[in-house]
Order: sequence, then C-alpha cells, then structure tokens
Amino acid sequence: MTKKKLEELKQMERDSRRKIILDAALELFAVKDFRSVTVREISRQAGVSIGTIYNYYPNLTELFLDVFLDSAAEITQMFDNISSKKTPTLEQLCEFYISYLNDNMTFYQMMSHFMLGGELSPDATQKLDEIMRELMNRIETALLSVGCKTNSRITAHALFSALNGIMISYARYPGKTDEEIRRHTLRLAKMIAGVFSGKKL
Amino acid sequence: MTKKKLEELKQMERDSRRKIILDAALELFAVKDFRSVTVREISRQAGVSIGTIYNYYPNLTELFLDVFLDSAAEITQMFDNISSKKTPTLEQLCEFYISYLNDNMTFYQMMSHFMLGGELSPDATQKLDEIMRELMNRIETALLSVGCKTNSRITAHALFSALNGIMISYARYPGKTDEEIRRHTLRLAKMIAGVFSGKKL
DNA sequence: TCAATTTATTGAACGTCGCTCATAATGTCA
DNA sequence: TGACATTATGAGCGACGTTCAATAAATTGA
Repeated sequence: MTKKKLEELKQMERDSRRKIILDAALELFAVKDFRSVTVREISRQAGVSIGTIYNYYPNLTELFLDVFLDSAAEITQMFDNISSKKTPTLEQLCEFYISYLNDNMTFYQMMSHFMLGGELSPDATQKLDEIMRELMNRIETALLSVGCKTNSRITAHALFSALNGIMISYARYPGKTDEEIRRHTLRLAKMIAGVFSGKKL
Repeated sequence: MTKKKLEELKQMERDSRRKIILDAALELFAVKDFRSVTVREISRQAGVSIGTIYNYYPNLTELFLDVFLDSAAEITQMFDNISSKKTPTLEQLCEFYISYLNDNMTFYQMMSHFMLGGELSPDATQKLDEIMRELMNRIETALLSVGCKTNSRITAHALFSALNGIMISYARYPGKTDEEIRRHTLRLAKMIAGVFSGKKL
C-alpha cells in the first residue's frame, strides 16, 4: 500500500518538475514565435541544464506538443463549461473559439505546425488525433443542439475547418493592429456561424 | 538603344540562372517537407555552390517565398483561365482550389508558414500581401457572379478562410490515404460552397 | 589583342542549433 | 555510513544558415 503511494508521489514530483520546464517554455512563447525558441533558452528560463530537459522530453517537438495538448484540453474544457450553464448558440461558440485563438496565437501556430508537419512519433500522433477528435465532438454537439440533424459529423468538420481558416488567412492582415484583427476575425466567425445556421447571405 | 537591350538581356540571363536554383528547390520539395530542405541540398541539386545561392537570394526564406509567390501567381492565372471560358459556379471554383491544394501541399504549407510566421522583410511582406489580395479578388469576382451583392468583400474573406481551413484540419487525417483525404476535403469544399451559396444544410 | 576592371562563383570558416553521454551530484535504504 | 539507484550537468558532436576572402570568368578600352 505505502509502496503504491510512494510510486504516486514520485510520479507527482516528476510531473511537477516537468511542469517547471513547461511553464518556462510558455513564458518564452509569450514573447516570441515558438519556432524560434531554443533548448538553451528554455533551459535558462527554467533554471535547469539542457540535459535535464531531455530527461523529461525526448526532443523539442514533444515538448511543444505537450504545450499544444494542454491548450487543446483547456479549450475543450472551456467548451464544456460554457455549455453546462446554458446551451450556447452556434454563433457564441464560434466567437468564443476565434476569441481564444486571438489570445493564444501560439496555440494556433502549433496546430498548423503539427497538422501540416507530420514528423511526429506514433505515440504523439495518437495523442494529437485524440485531442482533435475531442474538439470536434464539442462542435458537433453544438451543431446538433442548434438543429443540424443530417450529416452532423461532416458539417462539424466543415465548420471547424472554416473557423480554423479564419486565422490562417487573417492573423497577418497588413497594417492592422491586434484589436482590428480581433474585430475582423470575430466578424468572419459570426458570418460563418451565420451561414452554417442557414442564414441567407 | 542597344545599351537598353543589353541590360534586358543581362537581366534575363540572371533570371534564368536564378530559375535553375528555384527548380532545384522545387524538385526537393516534391520529395520532402520544405522546412527540412537545406541550402546544401539545394546547392547540390542545382549544381552550384552554396555561395551562388546567396548571390541570388538574401536568405533561404526569400527563396522559399519566391517559390510560394510563383505558385500563387499560377493559381490566380488558373482562376482566370477557368473564368474566361465560362463563368464557373462557386462550387466549381472551390473544388478547383482544394484540388490544387491537394496536389500542391507544399504551397499550402508555405502559405501557413508565411501567414503565421511573420519573419519577413518589408519588401517580402508587400509581395506576399499583394499576391494574397489578387487571390481574394478572384474569389470576390466569383461570389459576385453567383449573385452575392452585399458585403461581397468580407464574404470573400470568409469563404477564402473556410477553404484554407479545410486543409489545415484534414491534410493529416489519421490513417487515411491521399485519395481518401482528397475525397474528404473535396466534399468539405462542396459543402462550404453550398452554405455560401445559401443552401440549407 | 591583351592588360585592366568588373562581375560571378566558390567553399572553408563562424556562430548557433538540437541532441548525446560520460561524469558529478543527489537521494534511498540496510 | 556505505553501496546503490536516480537525476542533473554541460562539453562536445554533427549539421544548420550565412559570410567573405580568394578565385575564376566575363567585359571593356586602347
């Protein structure tokens, strides 16, 4: 019994040390593009050596993926929270998602990196697929609750795609401030929610 | 007069030498992810030294951008060709675009890289913005011809976004073959064209 | 024609990258 | 306390993008 407890404690300790590294990476992502963050920077920020980082992650990619998966889990959690109070409209859900992406561009950059890149280990691939499926489930649920009865799964795919596309197309709008981009992307989200709710253009 | 002609000839010669490098890069992109293509590989493939590449491009990023801009120009040209014969439906245009992306994933990867990355020189940024605007113009034209009179510009934005999102969401569909992915993404394109044409879901 | 001059090409060398691994430090327990 | 297991360390490795002095090729003018 105590043997088991000790094992758990060990694991928790290990997890918390891993979290130190993860948080250090997050702090760096807040100030610069994740693609340009180096192991040496993370190790300095976390106050550990380079080698220690490789004790917790097999490589940088898996570390980045861990950050991404955490964010994705956060989004699905937020979706659930929103839905638990009162069934949200499709528009509200779309706006929420785009708003999140505006506040967490790193998440979106990572999504595009991992979804298009493909240099992942089988284990990592599975974790990525799973979390994306979870996200999709939430969107399908919202579609169902809004009265989309036929082809709800593929419609969820289309809606999810459409939302994701907003950021790739407009995150870099020439000469616009962050606030203007937020407004523009939210407007597009509303429009897409509209057409998916069957509104005429 | 002859002075002018000579200048032009010089420029053409220089351009053709640059094209050798560009084509070498393209051949490499056909077999591997563009992010993993190195200067050394390109120089070997092109049969020139590393230094020569830097004689034609200030850095690798600008070389990649050149490839991207060429592809983008090709797409707008194809849009124009399609439209010149007979006014295409929105669905046809969307299917054409997604079909092109399926055949040219490197183009899409580069688009996401440049649109989300942002480490471009002012000159490069301007070229990127310009070609994207050209693409948008073609989409807006299609929307207008299909009867979308109000808010045609922002609707074009939304449609373009939605189409781009298809690939980021499904280019990596777990355990699917290229052919299955093509079918799925084309189906999504059709569906999105549908909702933007005002069809009920 | 041929030296002078301009232009293009070359690849060794530089600093930095992700990552490894022999070594040192720390923790565990009889 | 001493033997053993675990974790942390950072110098070193090969490869990266990029630079630049040296070299080769092309152009010019007399």
